Amino acid sequence: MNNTTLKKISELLGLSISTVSRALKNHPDISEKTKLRVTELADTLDYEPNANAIQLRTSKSNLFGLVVPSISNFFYHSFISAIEEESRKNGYALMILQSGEDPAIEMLNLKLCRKSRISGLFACISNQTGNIDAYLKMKDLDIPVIFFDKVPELSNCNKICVADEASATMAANTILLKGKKKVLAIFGNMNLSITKKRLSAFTKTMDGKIDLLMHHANSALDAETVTIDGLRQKPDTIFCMSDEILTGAMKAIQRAALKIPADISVIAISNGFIPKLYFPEITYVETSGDELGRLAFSSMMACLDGSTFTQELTTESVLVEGGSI
Amino acid sequence: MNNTTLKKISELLGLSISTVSRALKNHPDISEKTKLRVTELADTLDYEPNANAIQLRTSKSNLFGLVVPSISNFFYHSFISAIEEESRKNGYALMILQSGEDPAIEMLNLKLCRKSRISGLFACISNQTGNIDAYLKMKDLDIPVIFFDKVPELSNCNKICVADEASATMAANTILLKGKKKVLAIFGNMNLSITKKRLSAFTKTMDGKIDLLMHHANSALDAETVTIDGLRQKPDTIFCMSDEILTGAMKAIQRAALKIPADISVIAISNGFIPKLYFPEITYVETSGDELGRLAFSSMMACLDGSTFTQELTTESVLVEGGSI
DNA sequence: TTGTTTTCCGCAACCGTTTGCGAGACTGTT
DNA sequence: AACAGTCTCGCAAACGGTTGCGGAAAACAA
Repeated sequence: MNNTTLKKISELLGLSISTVSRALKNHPDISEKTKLRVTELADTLDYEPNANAIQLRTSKSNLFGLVVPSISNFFYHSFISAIEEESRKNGYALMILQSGEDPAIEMLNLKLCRKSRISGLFACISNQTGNIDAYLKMKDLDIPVIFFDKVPELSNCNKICVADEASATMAANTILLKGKKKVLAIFGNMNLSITKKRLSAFTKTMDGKIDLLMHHANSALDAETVTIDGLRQKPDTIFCMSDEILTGAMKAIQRAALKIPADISVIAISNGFIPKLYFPEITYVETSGDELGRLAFSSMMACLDGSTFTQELTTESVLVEGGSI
Repeated sequence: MNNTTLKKISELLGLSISTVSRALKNHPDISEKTKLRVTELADTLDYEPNANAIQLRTSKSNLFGLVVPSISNFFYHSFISAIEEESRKNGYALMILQSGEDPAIEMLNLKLCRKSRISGLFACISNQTGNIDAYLKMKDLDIPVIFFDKVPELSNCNKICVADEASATMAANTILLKGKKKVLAIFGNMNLSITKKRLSAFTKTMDGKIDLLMHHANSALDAETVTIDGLRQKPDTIFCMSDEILTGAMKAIQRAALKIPADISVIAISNGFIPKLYFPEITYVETSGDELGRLAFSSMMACLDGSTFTQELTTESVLVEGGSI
C-alpha cells in the first residue's frame, strides 16, 4: 500500500491539491464544509505529510545531528537522553552517530549530516581528531555546531563543558575538610584536556597540604592495577577522576577486602550512576550529563533564533554525599 | 552561505543541471573532459547531494527508526550501539526515539517515523502499550517492523528475543551443578512476559530439588530490601533475574558484609557490564544486546530484500564464569 | 440590469535530483 | 554532397507540498 498524499486525497474528493493543502492547514480561504470533508478523509487514510517534501521546499529540516565517540558511555548516555527528549518536545528529531574514536568514520558521519541537511549539530570530537575543519565548514553553511564535553581549543565556537576545575577543586576541598592525610589520586589519559584541567585544579587545591600519590590509568583494568599498587603505601583516601577509574578502584578495594570508609575513604567525580551501586554509596562530585544536555539544547535553540554570540558554558558542580568518606 | 546544488554548479560551468548530475554519477554519456570540470568544481564547493530531494524522488530513504522506552539502559544500550554501527556500515542513518514508557509519546514517535518516511523500524514496545495497531499500520505501508526484547504476542510479525527460557534454565542448572541447597531467587515485575518466561523455566528446572525462596522486585531499591529480608533465612545462593535486580542485591550483600562466594554465592542473568564491576566478578548467563542487535539488523535487511517470511529469532545464551559461585 | 464585494478555489512555480527521449554537432563513408 | 553513425548534452517531467495570484461564482447594492 502506498502512502497517502495530497494528490490522492484531492483526486478522491474532486478538489485541487492546493485546496486540500490549505484545508489541512486550516486556511481561512477554505470553507468549513470543505475543510471537514478533507480532514475526515485525511484521518481515515492516515495522512502524514512527507517531511522530505517539506524540507525540500522550506530548506528547514527538523533534524539535529549528534556525533559522539560512543553512546555506550555513562556520561554521553544521559547527555544524549536529555538532548533526545528536548528535541522531541521541540518538534525535532535526532540522528545519532557514533564514530568509535575513528576519525575516518567521524568524517563520514559529518558527511551524512550534511546530506541530511540537519539544522544543527551536537558534537563531541574524538580523542584522535586532528583537524576540525569539517566542523568549521558546517558553520560556514549556517549550521550551528555545539561542542560538548571534549571540545576544540578554538575560541570562536559554542562549547558546553563540565566544570572540570570547579569539580576537582570541590573534591579536593572535601578531602581536606575531612582531615585526610594521604591520598591516592588516580587520573585518566594525560592527553585529554579534561584530565589536565582536573589534575591541575586538584593539585593546586592540595598544594602540599597533604601527602599525594599521583597515578594515571587509561582503562578500568588499568585503574584496578594502579590501585592495587597504590594501596601498598597505605593511603587513607582514594580519589577517582572518572566513573571508569572508580569502577577499577572499587574492584581493587573489594579484592583487598577493605572496608569503606573504616579502612579507606573513596571520593570521585562522576555522573552519579556508578557511585550508587555500592554500599556505602560513594561520595562524589556530580557532573550531570543530563544538565549538560539541556544546556546544550538551549544553546542550540539560541543559535537557531539568530544568536551569533559564541560562548563557553559550564554546568555547576554539586557534592553528593554517600557514606564513603 | 547557501548549500551547493547541481543548479549552482551548472550555472558556474555553463552546463545544464542534467549534465552535471550525470557527470557526477560517471554516466557514459558525458565526456571525460566535462566530468573532470564538474567533479573538480563539486569538490571545491563541497557539494553534497540533498538527501531529501533524492528521497522525494526515489521514495527510498536511507533512514531507520528505532523506538525504545529508554536508551539509558544497559541492555538497550548495547543493542542500539550495534544497530547504529550496522546501519552506518550499510549506508543507513538511524533515528532514535525514546518513549519513556509513555504510550502517548510512543504514538508521537511513530508519527514522526512515518513523516520521515523511514524505510524500516526497530521497536521495543513499552510496558504500558495497550494496542499495537499503530505498529501494524506501518506494516501496511510496507515498512518492515522488527520487534525486539519486549515483543507483542501476535504471531505474524518479526521478533528478536533473548532466549529467556534457555538462560533461566542454564542459570538454574548451574546452581544445581554447584550443589547449592537454598536459593534466594529474585524476579522482576510479574506483568512482563520476560519475567513470566524466566520464572517458569527457572522453577521448572529446580522442580523441588532445592530449597527455593521466591521474591519479586520492581526496582533496584526494591531488590535491595528484598535481599536484606531474604538473607535472614540464610540462603547459600542468590539468583538475580536482571542487571537491575543484581545491583540491588549486591548492595544488600555489601551492607551485610558477606563475602562472595565464601558466605554466599551469586548468579545472574545479565548483559555483562554490571557483573564485571565487582570482585570477584559475578557469574552470569549472558544476554547479549550486541548480538541481538546484529540479528535484528540482518532480519531487517532480509525484509528489505523482499522476504515476507515472519519469524521469531532468539539469541544463544552463554554462561560467563566469574568467581561468585 | 449592471457593478461591487465576498467567498471559495485552482493555476503555476518552486525546492533539488534523476532520467527517458530527442536533438545538435561532429566524424567518417560513399 | 548526402548519408548514417557517434558523442555530448539539454528539455521536461516527476517526486510531495506550499503559496502568491488571479478567476469564477455567488451575494449584495444601486
